[in-house]
Amino acid sequence: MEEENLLEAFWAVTRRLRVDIRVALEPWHVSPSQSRALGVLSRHGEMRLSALAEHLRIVPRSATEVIDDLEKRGLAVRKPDPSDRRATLVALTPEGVSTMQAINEARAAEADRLFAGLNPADRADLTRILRQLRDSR
Amino acid sequence: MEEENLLEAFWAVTRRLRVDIRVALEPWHVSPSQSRALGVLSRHGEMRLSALAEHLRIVPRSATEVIDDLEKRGLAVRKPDPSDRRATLVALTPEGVSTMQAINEARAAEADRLFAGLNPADRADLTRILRQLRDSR
DNA sequence: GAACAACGCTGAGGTTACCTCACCATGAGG
DNA sequence: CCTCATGGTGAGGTAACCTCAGCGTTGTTC
Repeated sequence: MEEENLLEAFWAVTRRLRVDIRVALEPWHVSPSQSRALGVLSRHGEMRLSALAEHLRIVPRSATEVIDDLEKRGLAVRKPDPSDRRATLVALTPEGVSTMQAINEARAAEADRLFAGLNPADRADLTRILRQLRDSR
Repeated sequence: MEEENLLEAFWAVTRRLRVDIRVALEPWHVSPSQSRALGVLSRHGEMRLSALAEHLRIVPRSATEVIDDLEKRGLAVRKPDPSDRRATLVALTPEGVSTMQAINEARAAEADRLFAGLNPADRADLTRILRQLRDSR
């Protein structure tokens, strides 16, 4: 019974966070799917298109499109994989890196703004509990 | 700094919950947008198409499509608004009501499954903290 | 070392869930 | 009445995915 409320509260907070972050990211004209790809590339460095697709949990064909867009905007580049001429590596451009930084800061600032309302003990509890949920099973 | 982790943990849990629920809802062949509409109609009762659109935060034209689908599946019906011949009211059919019940149960069961891993104190804390986040500002 | 299956990417075309714009019928106010 | 606003929908568009087929490249097997 109580889980109904828990679930409902969870969705409400999620929705709010998502909307706030979307708004905060508007100035960069980067779509959610693009920002996810930027995130993967910045966390893991250059990689094959197929590896990127796997990280993003989309099929390679769809990654092709995301990279097309990123390349058009000058945020990423394709280059041949020296070890396999079938494959293409994708890497961030310097502009891609700095855009990613800016986005991360904006995102963290939004999270800050929301979570700042909690006292430190609650914040710590929330972090601990969420980690537990994330890692369980 | 810590908010980075909090945010990350939040997304991870959200993603997991969303995926689990989507899978649990597959047997009913109801798309997410349809289930949201069913939810609104079941919580608030019959209403105008435009009111439904507002609840769903989509434009009326898009609500038309959602209702088309629900009507095709026999889960909802359109009927004329007696007080305004321009307007159409949308209501759940008995089958719509029972489908919604089944969906709610499946959804709650998924939430249960996830949140059952927490001890009662943590669960209470989480509920309280999420409510606070939801209602802040 | 030729044959052939498997792999990495992309063109073509489809789907879902939204959107805008234009239109029509109805309703409300001067 | 005449005009303007409102409620719903046809037509057509977009983003972010999908599958399927095809091309060049690579690895394997005999």
